[in-house]
Amino acid sequence: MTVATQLDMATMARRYQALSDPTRLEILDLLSSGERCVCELTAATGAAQSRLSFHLKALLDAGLLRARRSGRWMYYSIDVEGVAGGASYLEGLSERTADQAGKDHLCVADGSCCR
Amino acid sequence: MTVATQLDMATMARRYQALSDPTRLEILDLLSSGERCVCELTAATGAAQSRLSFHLKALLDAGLLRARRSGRWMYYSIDVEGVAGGASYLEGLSERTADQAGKDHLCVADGSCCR
DNA sequence: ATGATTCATCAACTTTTCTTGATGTAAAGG
DNA sequence: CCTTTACATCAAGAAAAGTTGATGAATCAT
Repeated sequence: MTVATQLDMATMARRYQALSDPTRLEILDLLSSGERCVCELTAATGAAQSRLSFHLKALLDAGLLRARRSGRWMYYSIDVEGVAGGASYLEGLSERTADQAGKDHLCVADGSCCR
Repeated sequence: MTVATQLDMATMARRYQALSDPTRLEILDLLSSGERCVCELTAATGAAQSRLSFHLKALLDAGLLRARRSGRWMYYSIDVEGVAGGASYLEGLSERTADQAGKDHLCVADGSCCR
């Protein structure tokens, strides 16, 4: 595996880490219909403000959200490229796997293994 | 949000949690070319055996892997449906978001907010 | 039977992540 | 100015996840 691939994996792992929480998936779901300010998200999710801020930062740092300030309000919206990137990584994995289907493997034909 | 959606989010969050580790992404990458036994994965990743077992279980429990025993060996392979499910969730999110592009939002037109 | 191989599981520990409540900060209004 | 509003950040504690080394269980060879 190349260094570039390893970097990719670290990056992608961080992206999926950001997606690994129901509250954050709920935030993304709310934002899929358009950008919202934090106070709207607070009202919609029922989460405490500092908690919401924490999760928004996690999504932002992972490249899944964009933030825009307007006066007192911060508007968050989905970074479509970030989300689509997370999708296509898994799609690629799934397709490469499907291409191998049926080609079953034996560890070593003679029964020995891994040495 | 419906109860069913909440369940989906918890399930998907667990799935992305399983994907949130570089070692596990490396395992999936190795398995994308076909099933492998644990000892092969140990050799390929350089990870300690108990550590690898831990990560394989995480992927298995999340529905991203399949396991098959043959004699002394456990063969792991990618559960294509699981991986594809993770991809399509994000794809759907990305598409719904893109459909909303350009429809910018103001918290409340008169300047008040969230009450 | 005995021993070796392959892998899972466990206990103890470390590290990371999450939550909560408090404080800080910038913008807007009076 | 002073206050309020909207949000970020911080510190402390709780919870979850990851690592390591040891032990256990199943399979196979001799």
